[in-house]
Amino acid sequence: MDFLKKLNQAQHKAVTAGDGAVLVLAGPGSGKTRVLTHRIAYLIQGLGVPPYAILAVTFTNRAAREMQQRVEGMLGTDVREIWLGTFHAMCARILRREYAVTPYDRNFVIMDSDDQEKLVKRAIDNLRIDPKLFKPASMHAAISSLKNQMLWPDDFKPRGYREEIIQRIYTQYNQLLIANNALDFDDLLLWAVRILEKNPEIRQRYASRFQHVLVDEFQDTNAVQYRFLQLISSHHRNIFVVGDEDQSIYRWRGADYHNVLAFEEDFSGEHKILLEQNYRSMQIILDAARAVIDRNTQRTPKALFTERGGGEKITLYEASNDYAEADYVVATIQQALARGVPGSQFAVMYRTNAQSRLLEEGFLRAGLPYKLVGAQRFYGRREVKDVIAFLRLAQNPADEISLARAIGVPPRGIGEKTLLTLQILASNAGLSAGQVLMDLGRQGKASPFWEEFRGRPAALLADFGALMAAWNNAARSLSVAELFDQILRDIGYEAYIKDESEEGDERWENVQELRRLAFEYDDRELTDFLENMALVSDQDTLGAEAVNAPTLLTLHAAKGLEFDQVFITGLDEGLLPHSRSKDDPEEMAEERRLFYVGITRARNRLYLARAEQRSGYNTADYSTASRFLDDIPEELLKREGVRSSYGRQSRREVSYPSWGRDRPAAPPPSARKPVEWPTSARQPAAPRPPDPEPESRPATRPVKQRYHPSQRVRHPVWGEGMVMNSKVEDNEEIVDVFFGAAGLKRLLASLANLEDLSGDQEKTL
DNA sequence: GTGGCCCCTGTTTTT
DNA sequence: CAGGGGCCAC
Repeated sequence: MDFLKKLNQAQHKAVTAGDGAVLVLAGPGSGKTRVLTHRIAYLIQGLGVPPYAILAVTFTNRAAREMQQRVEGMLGTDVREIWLGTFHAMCARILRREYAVTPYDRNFVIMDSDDQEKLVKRAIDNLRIDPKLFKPASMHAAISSLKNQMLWPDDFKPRGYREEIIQRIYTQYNQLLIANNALDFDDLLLWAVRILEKNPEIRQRYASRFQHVLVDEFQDTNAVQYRFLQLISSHHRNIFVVGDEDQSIYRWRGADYHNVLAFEEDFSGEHKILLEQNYRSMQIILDAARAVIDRNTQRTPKALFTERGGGEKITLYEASNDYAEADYVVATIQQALARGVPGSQFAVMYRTNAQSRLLEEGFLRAGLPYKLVGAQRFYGRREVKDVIAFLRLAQNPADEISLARAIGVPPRGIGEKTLLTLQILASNAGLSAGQVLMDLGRQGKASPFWEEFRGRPAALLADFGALMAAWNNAARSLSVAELFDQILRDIGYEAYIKDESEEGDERWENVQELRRLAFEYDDRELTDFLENMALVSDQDTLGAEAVNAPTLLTLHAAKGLEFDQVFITGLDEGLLPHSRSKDDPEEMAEERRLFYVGITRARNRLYLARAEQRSGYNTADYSTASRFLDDIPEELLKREGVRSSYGRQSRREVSYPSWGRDRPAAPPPSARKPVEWPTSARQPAAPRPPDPEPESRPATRPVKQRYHPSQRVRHPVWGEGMVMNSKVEDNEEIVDVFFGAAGLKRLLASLANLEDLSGDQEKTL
């Protein structure tokens, strides 16, 4: 086992740790994936554990694929017998086998988010609830949040009217899912846990099979996933988890990094191993990262170090607007490309997907190729969803969301009214709409349902029903690709979608791309194909590996990746940290972690960028620099752009973006100055615009700063609160405090009479 | 029943 | 600003 020799001491200790529970806390770039893959190889080759007795779970398909490839590379053998995949995929696999103890049958489909929301809408309509008062999107979010907390409709005790309504919608929505033989993402986990909990013999079968359970990104587990791990490892109790609290960025999805702490209690006799050596980044990048993350409390302190000393200063480019920001990024990359740097070494990151647009336009204008990760690029396309709907219908005729979509493609003269009649008829007969349709198709006039649709609609329905029945049969005998072709032929999809326009050609091209994917499933079932379509979705961009081009991606999507040169854009208050996080210290801490994740993706060079003004709609008129920039020591930075000559921007007027639309614009003088890249970067210091206030640089601080973020304080009127931010300006300490009762307040420390409660802060852990 | 137009609203991250 | 839903005309 030569591969062990290449590990450092901590890594080696982790990889060869004995049985029981092992917790590896791994800082960024410390070889987390390496440890996981080596551990698997060690178990198989060193300890003789059979591959089928190993379960390794990740959060993304990309991580799973990478692990599989690396392990195969190390062992030189096929390791497909390992259960290696995402939580969702592993749970789906269990469900596909154990469906008999659920209300589902083997052909269940997995609903994507769009379909989930449509089903919620249907639940709301069924209950005669006003969808304007209880919006499907927000109801869907509420339901998902409950599911993530492992609460079934009956477990949840509503407090107040709104929650009662939520409970009713949740109950109805779950019933609809079952009636449609469909599960949502959360259900995959929830049902897997339920099966294991309620069926001791099934639990025993899986728990005794998996001698070793390994978990990646453990800090991102939610309550359900945590429970799943407990159950599945309950026999052998060998569970090996790696994670990093500082990289927990999925709180909104129910992830709880406190699971790291719970792990130490729940899985007794655990070893804890810290990986602190970073092999990725230059020292200067780690310094910045550390300055940013150190502001968060509630973390295991890690002494991250690297032997990659030094490094170039971090560039902070302040653009006057977002176009200039994008131009700066593109031009900087373009210059490097001209020097022969490969495009694939660059990544451009941002907080929200919408930010990618200007960047894309910039790249297009410059004639540079780029890779875009995620953002519904392919799977969200109408034509792709159309074809998938037909395939899903072929597999599972009970899927009414797909039926509703498919029956109107191309338009067949069957509208909402007919569909409603059909649904009522079906439910009276105790059947699904699909079954009624197929009966009409098979029996025509002889069908007991024929009479119910007088005249024209009956024939139309029967026609479609006949097609459905044929596809349903074909799904059992034909390969995925053959079925694909048959469906497209039957409905004349090519003619329908190719409407002489360029857009039509593009759509058809997408259909062809989907067909190529279908061909890869030649030796597998339709179920597998559809399951992958539902679970793989965006992150693993298709065939992107080959292109030598910069990658554009969200900060979330960047986790687990590394690049030579990283640009993080949009470092403005309201964007990063996002305005939706401003009232909640926990969420604010997560925004900080997100920035930390972004910084630590960089190997050699880091660029930060922001724009004083963002175009488009409804954004703030003039934004302030992100508070996180204040935490990076000035000596690590090289400033460029609009304010480069003034240094740190005064934060006197911290204002959140007004999401309203009628704010009178009062541009700061500097923003009126047109700035063109790249000249501006080299511009000599422009004369300072008139400014009523003297620049307050942090250099001299006669007033001592007494408060820091996350500190707990008590105010005589507003009670207990948490300090969000504090700064010294004009000899005054200005503190932003979030009070549970009163919200965010800005106070002068000298006047506010705040009581420091930080002594009992540990309790909140 | 279908297609087109207008208004409204919602604005984060994703398996 | 853009996508979705509602409303109107064919």
